[in-house]
Amino acid sequence: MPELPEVETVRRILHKQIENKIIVDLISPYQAIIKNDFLEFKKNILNKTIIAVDRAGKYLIFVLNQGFILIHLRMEGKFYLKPFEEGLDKHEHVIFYLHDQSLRYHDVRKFGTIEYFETKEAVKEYLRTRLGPEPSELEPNYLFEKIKQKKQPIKTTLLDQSVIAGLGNIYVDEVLFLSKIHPLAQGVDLTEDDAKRIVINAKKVIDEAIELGGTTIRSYTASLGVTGRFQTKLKIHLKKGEPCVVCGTIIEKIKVGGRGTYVCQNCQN
DNA sequence: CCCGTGCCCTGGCGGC
DNA sequence: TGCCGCCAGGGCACGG
Repeated sequence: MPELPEVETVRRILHKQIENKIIVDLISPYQAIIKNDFLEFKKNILNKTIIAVDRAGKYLIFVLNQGFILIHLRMEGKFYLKPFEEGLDKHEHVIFYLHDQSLRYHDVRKFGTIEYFETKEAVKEYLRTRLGPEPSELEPNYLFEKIKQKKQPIKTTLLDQSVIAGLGNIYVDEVLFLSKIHPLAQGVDLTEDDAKRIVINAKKVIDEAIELGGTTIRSYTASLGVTGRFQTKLKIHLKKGEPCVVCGTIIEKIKVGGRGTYVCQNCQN
């Protein structure tokens, strides 16, 4: 699933590919992806120029010369650039025609969302309640306060986008492993030093993953033929039955808040 | 207000 | 080989 590093990778590629292109037409064989009324959406983006592709947490933002398109890829959303006239793939649900080529939103599970916002203020207000600081902006004191006040496992808190924006199931497992904290540990039992290590490791993991173009695993490959390489750096996620790289204990898979979670019961204790 | 649960959706996989 | 049922999960609505 795309988390911050994957979305950032997609953003960088898309920005280069579609900056300054004009949306000349739009079709959508599966309109539920678009959260606005379809005809309204189409009217609002037609003949607009894509000035930039930005990112906030796991959201992509197409900045138009007037207006904004907010996109969430959820589990399996991807973009592909294809020739204008190429036939539609079964899972291509929204197609932006850009004069000389087409930008296609592809999503097997149809979980993704695309929504138009008229103003920067409207986008800001939408994101304000949903997104906390990104790992790069994260401060140990802030995180410690948040962790303490939550009566839930630490993993659940770290997955909460309003606490930290950008971490998902893969990177939270990695961060907790590096921080030597059990995913089921309750916030109230964690110390300031625990929060400090989480902050340091979140920055480290996210930075390194961005550098490597994200993580390519079964459920998610980046768009436009790009293959991330961070999966070779994973130390715990998907490693059930393998020995821990630190202590050799066999890694277990458990459930935390309904999410598949990988843990070294020795190191993370 | 806070937390837990179910829902959205489809392909892949295990079991028989 | 084919079919069935279950699992994966980010974010949101809803209920206790």
